[in-house]
Amino acid sequence: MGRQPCCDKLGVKKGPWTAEEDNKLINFILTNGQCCWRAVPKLAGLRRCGKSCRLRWTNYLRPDLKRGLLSESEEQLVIDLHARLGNRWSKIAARLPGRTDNEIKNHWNTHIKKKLIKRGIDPVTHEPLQKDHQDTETNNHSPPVVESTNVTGSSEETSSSSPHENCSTLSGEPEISFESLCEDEKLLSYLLGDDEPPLVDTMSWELPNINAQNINSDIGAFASWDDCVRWLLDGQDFGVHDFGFDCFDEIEMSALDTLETNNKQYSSPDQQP
DNA sequence: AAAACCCGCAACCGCCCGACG
DNA sequence: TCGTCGGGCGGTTGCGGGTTT
Repeated sequence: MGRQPCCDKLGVKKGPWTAEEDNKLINFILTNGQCCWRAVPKLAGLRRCGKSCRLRWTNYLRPDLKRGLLSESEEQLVIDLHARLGNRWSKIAARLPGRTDNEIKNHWNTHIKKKLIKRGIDPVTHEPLQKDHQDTETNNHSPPVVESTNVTGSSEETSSSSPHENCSTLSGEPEISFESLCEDEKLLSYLLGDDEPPLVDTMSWELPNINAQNINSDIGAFASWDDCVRWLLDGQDFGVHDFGFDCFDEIEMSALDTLETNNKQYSSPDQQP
């Protein structure tokens, strides 16, 4: 007995989403929250697979998403996390508020991989390329010529020689310093754990629950859900941060606060993950 | 100006895993 | 304990836009 398809293939639309479909999906999620994705297409009046709806929402329509290229610091964080976690994009994405696994995966494949290769680093193992040359009896203990990543095996040695020091601060954005996150060994193990709560409470995107003051006042100004949805769709075009709304930064900050809080929790031995 | 090529990203596919009856 | 189901994940594809020839 074969596996049941995730949705009825007949009559299911594929390909790029139209603005109208986005509209319907946003409308539905904002009204009902995220529930059973399989039921979403029917309830929302979409001829789409439930999976497709979930992907569209999580990768594109979610209001807390950052748009645009990853900053230097984000990129560095991705590299470091990849060195530790491998291709576990969702885990990596969980450390970068506002970024999706798909986005990070794409960025990795199209940008970071090339950068690392250019720097002489194997993007898979994070060890120096041309290892054969360096891996001789005489110099295999010498530090690898790595300018940007931690080399596997010495991952705990995030000391002053950490490549994170190379993180650019030119962007002027608040830095998400991986080093700072890894100062505490317990936190590090927590970071590598699989059971931590998500950094961002997805249901907080439901407009009625959004607690950022400035967005509340804006939402309150909408005459109808249609206006609200239109605002959201416009936001997708430009990136919500382009509007100068800081509420999503607040979400990010609260995520980092969560990290710190949990760090303190886990400093108690019996609460380690 | 047009064709060929390249690149980036959105979306799809299929597998895996946990929850639940 | 087993089977089913839904959600999630990672790999891959295909399209559209940009660049080069």
